[in-house]
Amino acid sequence: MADVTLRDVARVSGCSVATVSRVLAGTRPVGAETARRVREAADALGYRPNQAARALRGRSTGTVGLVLPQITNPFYPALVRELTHALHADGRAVLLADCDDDPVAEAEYVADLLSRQVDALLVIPAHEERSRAAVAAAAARVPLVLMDRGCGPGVADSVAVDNTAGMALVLDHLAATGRRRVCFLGAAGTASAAAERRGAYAAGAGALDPGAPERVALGDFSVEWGRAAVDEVWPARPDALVCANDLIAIGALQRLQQLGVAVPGEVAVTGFDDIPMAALSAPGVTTVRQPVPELAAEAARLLALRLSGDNSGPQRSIRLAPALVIRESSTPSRLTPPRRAERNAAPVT
Amino acid sequence: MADVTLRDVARVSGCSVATVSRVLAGTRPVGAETARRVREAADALGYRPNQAARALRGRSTGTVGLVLPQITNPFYPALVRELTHALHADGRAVLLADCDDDPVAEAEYVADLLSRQVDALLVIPAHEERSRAAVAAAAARVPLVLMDRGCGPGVADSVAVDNTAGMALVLDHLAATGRRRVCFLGAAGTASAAAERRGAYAAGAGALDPGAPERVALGDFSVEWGRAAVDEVWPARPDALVCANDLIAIGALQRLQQLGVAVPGEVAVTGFDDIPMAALSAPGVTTVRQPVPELAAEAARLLALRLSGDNSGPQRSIRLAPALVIRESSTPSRLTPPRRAERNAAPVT
DNA sequence: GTGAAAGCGCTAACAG
DNA sequence: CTGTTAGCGCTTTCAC
Repeated sequence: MADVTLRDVARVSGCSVATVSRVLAGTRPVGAETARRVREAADALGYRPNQAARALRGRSTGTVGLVLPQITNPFYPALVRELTHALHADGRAVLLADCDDDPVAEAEYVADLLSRQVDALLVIPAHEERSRAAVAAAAARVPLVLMDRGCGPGVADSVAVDNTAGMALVLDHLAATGRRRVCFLGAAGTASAAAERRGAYAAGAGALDPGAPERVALGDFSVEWGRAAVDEVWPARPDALVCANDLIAIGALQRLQQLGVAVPGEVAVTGFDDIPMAALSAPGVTTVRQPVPELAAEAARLLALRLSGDNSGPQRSIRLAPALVIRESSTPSRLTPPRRAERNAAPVT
Repeated sequence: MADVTLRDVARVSGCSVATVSRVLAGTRPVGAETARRVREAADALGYRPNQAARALRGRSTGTVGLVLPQITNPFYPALVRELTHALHADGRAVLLADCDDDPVAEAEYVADLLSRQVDALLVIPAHEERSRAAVAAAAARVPLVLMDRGCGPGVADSVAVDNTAGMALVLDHLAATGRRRVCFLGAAGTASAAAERRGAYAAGAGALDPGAPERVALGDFSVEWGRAAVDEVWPARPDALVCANDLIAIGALQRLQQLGVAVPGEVAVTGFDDIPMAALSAPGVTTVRQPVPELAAEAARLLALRLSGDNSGPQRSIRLAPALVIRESSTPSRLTPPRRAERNAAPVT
């Protein structure tokens, strides 16, 4: 069963290795009868082309590298799933590297993947500035698409959700449901998700209340910060907490529950991303759902485009519109009672 | 910056490709002065060995395939993280394939990975029986380690948590905290996690109450089933629900809350796995924590052992003991008030 | 201690 | 249409 080569198939089918190669790759026309014999022999022997040899010869491994900051970030598993499926559908295999939020490790992984002759790279940068050099260097060698986060302007093609549009959806929903004293629990730093969501809040919240744009507390994208942030902003007695992601929102809900504050009665809470936990918490978190399958498909499309030769075209930066998912954390139950159907929406095994 | 080969390094350093290869691989003694010059040239040129060529020549790609059923299963991201780190530490790269719980897709991925000359495979089988043929065939070609789930006896080395010991921890804890009318919300089927946890419950629950081993409801490992299962068993008025995993436990908590049942006052709820959500739900779920880093390390060790030649040794089946994590879902708050420290334990970004 | 040369399995000219 | 041949970049005898 092991290691049957082109030569073996050639011997059994009674023709040359070149012919066998042509039949199997479909590169050039081959006599019908010969082709049949070859295919038969290949099948019988259980022939599998050696991809290493093919790669060495053809300068293409059919492999792409996927580098991400933390697979345990609850937003990424779904993205990884869709990306691997999209790439496998194109016949490519995925080399995965988790750099553990460390730009230095990230640079090493990128270099290692390049030495393994990946045809292209998909990178979710660990850091807006400190990932830049390695990413730019890699982008000079192979097609590279950035996802989810940026790392400075003009580095490579990129695909991400439209954070500004997402924030606007949230603010519109809160306005429509009568909330006025909104405040923002966000993340500091220059990462695109942090900065864009923060900026969109600042730009849009004024329409609800002149004081809102200044009611902002900044930490990081964690549950712990969500808990702590509530204590910072609660003295201002807001009627809505707009959180920069779902983890912050879940932390906020926990702290509010401890304080005995009614959600959504006294205060509404919203998140961003729609991670699985957002649907499972009690109350369910109203949030902005990223179009994960479409993000993955766009990234795969860009990669395929670059791989098929169009390497000189203009850099593409694709933003996809997210959708609002309304759950109980923002909607008085007399308006929208918790329904089974809604809670079932969680894409969890 | 692109494509500098051994020959380039040889030319610049003024010696033969053979010598350069020996210096860089450290295969054989080389003159100190020559070695220095070679290393200098390699550095200056930014030489990176072409792994495809190395693979073709040396019959080793330094690559292992990781095949899993569903990366979105909340237990797997942490495992993938630890596995990739452990393998990268050994200088190996990881080809990831998510087969979406489909044994047919799984077989295709395994075949594809083999044709890409992976040195070894790490497989979490999608199905106890239907994964068997493909896994056994692959195990005949390369070292293969099964993780988390089995697929019939005697197929390959395997690493998993000791489900029986975990269930015993839960039952002991419930007994110690005075619960007697326990019942089990489990999963049907022959998958090892389902069968072993079910079996351990049946074997151990009799010590609490003669009727307990029969108070069993079987579905699947989902939140939805957890909700539905409560309605099946609640008429028996249990004082503890032992769930086969955390998702079931979370579903059960949701339904109990809807019914207005006090947890842990009227009924205790326990889970298994300790996924991130278990720490974040309210109340936090008492559960059995799988020793994920150690499981990954053992798998990597087995792989390294087989790869270093010991391919004929006896098959190894490694079981690691889990630990009980006590949270509020099983402990009256007057005994163990919800503490910040405990809730912070969640390994979430 | 070092170099020359033979391939690993495959594809792509180049002949026929 | 098909066969012969020359490598892809590297490791590894085998000579020196």
